[in-house]
Amino acid sequence: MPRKPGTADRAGGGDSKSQRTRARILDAAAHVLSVKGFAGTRLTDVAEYAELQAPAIYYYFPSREDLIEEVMYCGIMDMREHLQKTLDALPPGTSPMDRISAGVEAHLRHELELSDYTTASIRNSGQVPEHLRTRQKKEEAAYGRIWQGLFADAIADGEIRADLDPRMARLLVMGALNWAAEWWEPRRDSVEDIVTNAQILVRNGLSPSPAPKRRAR
Amino acid sequence: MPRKPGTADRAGGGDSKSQRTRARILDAAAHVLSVKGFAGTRLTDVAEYAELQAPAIYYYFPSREDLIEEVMYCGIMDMREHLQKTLDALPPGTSPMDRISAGVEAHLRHELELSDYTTASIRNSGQVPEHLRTRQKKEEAAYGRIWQGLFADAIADGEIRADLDPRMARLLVMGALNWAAEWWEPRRDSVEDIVTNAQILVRNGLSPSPAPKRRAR
Amino acid sequence: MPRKPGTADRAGGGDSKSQRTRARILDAAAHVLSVKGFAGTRLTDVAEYAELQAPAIYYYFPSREDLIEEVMYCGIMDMREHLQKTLDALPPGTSPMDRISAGVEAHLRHELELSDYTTASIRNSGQVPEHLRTRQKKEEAAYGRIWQGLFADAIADGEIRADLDPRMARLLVMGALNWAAEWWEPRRDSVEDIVTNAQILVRNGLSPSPAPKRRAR
Amino acid sequence: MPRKPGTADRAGGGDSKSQRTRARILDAAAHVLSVKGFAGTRLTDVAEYAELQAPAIYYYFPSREDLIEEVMYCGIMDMREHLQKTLDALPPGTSPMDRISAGVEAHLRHELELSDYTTASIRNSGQVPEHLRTRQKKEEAAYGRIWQGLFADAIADGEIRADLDPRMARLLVMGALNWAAEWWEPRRDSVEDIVTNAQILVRNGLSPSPAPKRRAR
DNA sequence: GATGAATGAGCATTCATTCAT
DNA sequence: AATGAATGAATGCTCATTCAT
Repeated sequence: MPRKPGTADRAGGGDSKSQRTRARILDAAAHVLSVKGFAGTRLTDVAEYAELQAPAIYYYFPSREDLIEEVMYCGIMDMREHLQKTLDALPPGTSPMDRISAGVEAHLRHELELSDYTTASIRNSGQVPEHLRTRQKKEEAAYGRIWQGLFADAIADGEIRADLDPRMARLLVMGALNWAAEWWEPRRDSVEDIVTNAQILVRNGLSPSPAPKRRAR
Repeated sequence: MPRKPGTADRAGGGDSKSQRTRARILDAAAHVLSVKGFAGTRLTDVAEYAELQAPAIYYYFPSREDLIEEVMYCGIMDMREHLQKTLDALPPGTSPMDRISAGVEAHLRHELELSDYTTASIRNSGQVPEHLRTRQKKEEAAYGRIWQGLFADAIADGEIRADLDPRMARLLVMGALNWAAEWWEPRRDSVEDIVTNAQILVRNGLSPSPAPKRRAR
Repeated sequence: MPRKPGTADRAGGGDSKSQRTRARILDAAAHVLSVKGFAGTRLTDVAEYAELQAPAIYYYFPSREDLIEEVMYCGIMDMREHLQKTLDALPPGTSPMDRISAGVEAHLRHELELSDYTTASIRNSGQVPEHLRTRQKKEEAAYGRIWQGLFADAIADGEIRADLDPRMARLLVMGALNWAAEWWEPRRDSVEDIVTNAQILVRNGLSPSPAPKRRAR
Repeated sequence: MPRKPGTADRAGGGDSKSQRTRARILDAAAHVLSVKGFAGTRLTDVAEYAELQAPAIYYYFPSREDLIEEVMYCGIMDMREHLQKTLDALPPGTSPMDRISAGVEAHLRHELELSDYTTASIRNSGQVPEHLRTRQKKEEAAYGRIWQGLFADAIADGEIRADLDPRMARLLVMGALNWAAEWWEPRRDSVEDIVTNAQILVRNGLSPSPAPKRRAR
């Protein structure tokens, strides 16, 4: 039962056995959290998934809440880093709408392929008590701001319909993407296809009607 | 907080006090469920919200699970009825895309204005154990089939871009709508505005580019 | 297994079954606490002694700590009331030293005959965390002040040796009394005898050497 | 904080580093035990106070219970040795009551100045399970016998009031001394003063009434 | 119809103890 | 000689559920 990568490095120090156990617990927590929700996440289940005994968790995390807090935080933090990296890698002249398309792909790929963390983070935003979301909310805001920037640029370039409210349009788009985790079944649809469909939908949904059709991406 | 009928028959008699108490409990359960999630829904909280004592619930429902099952079922069932009624009320000649637009409005209004049931049902689809979702899943499928029909009609009339996969497009659209419950704040946005923005986004996202029929991408 | 009386009335309302259960739990807690100490007091043991299941305790007390806090508080409060009543019942002209003697008897009788509460309270003063002792400390101080008064009167009347420090003398006396609970075995010594011996010891220990010997009490 | 020998032989070798670590652990245990009580004494706390990790304790003691047993034993054993030494050092002709006075001083000084062991031993007599007190009880009895002897001698010399029961008088006196640990605050009272007051109280408390002014101290 | 009282199952957490290193 | 890592046995506490009234 191979664990997700991607967290081991986050924990700081070297790649000792201890580091790996900690990461394994975090991964397990992300998994359980994404499936069972905040209140349904039992340390017993986390432990079982991480292949150790529940009390061992306390060697690495001070409490269930701290563990969950970290999962929630890592969720969007990873997502934001991933999006930022993707955008930074785009060639300088890329048009705002193309950048949005790239963002759509980044978001979907991270959400669907990489990470229980993201789904955990997304699905439980509403259920986790406020005091566990301080760090997460900061990241969420930062993530939102990136998208705001993308939209603002597109508007400045006249690439977004004037009859759309930028904020609502953005949130509706994010919703379409976030919700994908709820219905996506790996066996049925390729991420590839979902990305393509989402990009078409978003691009056309946002673009002014008599769109001066440029080539995408 | 008027509650839907549709449960009235299940409880037996007319609109007695008993009926109303039962409805109050169901409402309360929907509310708590939509906020706290499946595992976080405690009968104590439900009872408090319904202004009675927890054991009283057992007079109306055999168990916590049954209560939740019913909320989940009612959520999607009400939604379907609402959508169906809206569509049936449309004038005969209404174009498929206009019917989709009407569906978007119906979905959003029901989700945001009317009902904790719908949000409870939507948010907890992934958390409630399978055996409590038998009826709900049937309704979900039925609800999906209505939308499938709407999309099929639109495709038949050439109102949906050929480069979109009908199923994925539909699911992405539903996601945008469903997610609205996560970010909507009554004080900030009017449902009116959300509806309008969603309709624009969906209509343009789905419609073929109006330009001299080649195709994009 | 007959429970101690003396608490039922303290709980306020009538003498309902609920009242009695609450008192039974409190009594049991006092007993266990006096024997096992603060950290050693397990709710399981309390429950067993009170002849119910541990979670039932939570129906009457919000937490283990609250339960213990109440025992500790009741301990000295009862003691203080008992002492005060005894002193108030003394004939007006009673000499200070005779009043001290009466106090010695009151203290010993309450400690040895009546109450696990007092022993619990006395023995655990040092072990119970500060924040649980707010009420108790107030009572303790009040109790101490009564004795201070008794000693002050005796000094004013020249009934206490000048070479004794009033405070230390008082604390040493209290120690002799408090400690009796540690060695007293009902089968071996009668309370009667302990009282007599303590009274002799205290009276002579405190009185100026060439004492104008009056008869006691 | 110099620790008593007397345990040295039990550990084998000379005064190696190992010896000192063992003593440090024992000291720490005595300290924690005297403050938190039997059930409240956690190896973690002992270890922290001894400046090492909890599992290290097992290198020196087979179990928590053994460690505590030894503290309890040492407490009373040290006390007995101390008392015995003090008495042995008294000049041959010393009167019984003067010997008692010397005993009072020895007891108080050891309890207050020297030793967490004694307070641990005294305070936890009632809380530590019987099977850990075998050695301690033997010592306690021995210690008691010394005092019994002192009292017997005093009685033989007519230095103790006939209306006092020797055993109860002795236990009451011991209580006054033992309890001092509960209220003594180094900053407020000097041990000197406590000793003086206790000696006065005890001597006068025990002595026959019209003491024809023979000795002062 | 509804509540007060109580229970049993389960969960987070603590802690003595073990073991490999 | 000592520690990091892990575990099993408790223990406090919560919560759905029952039952007598």
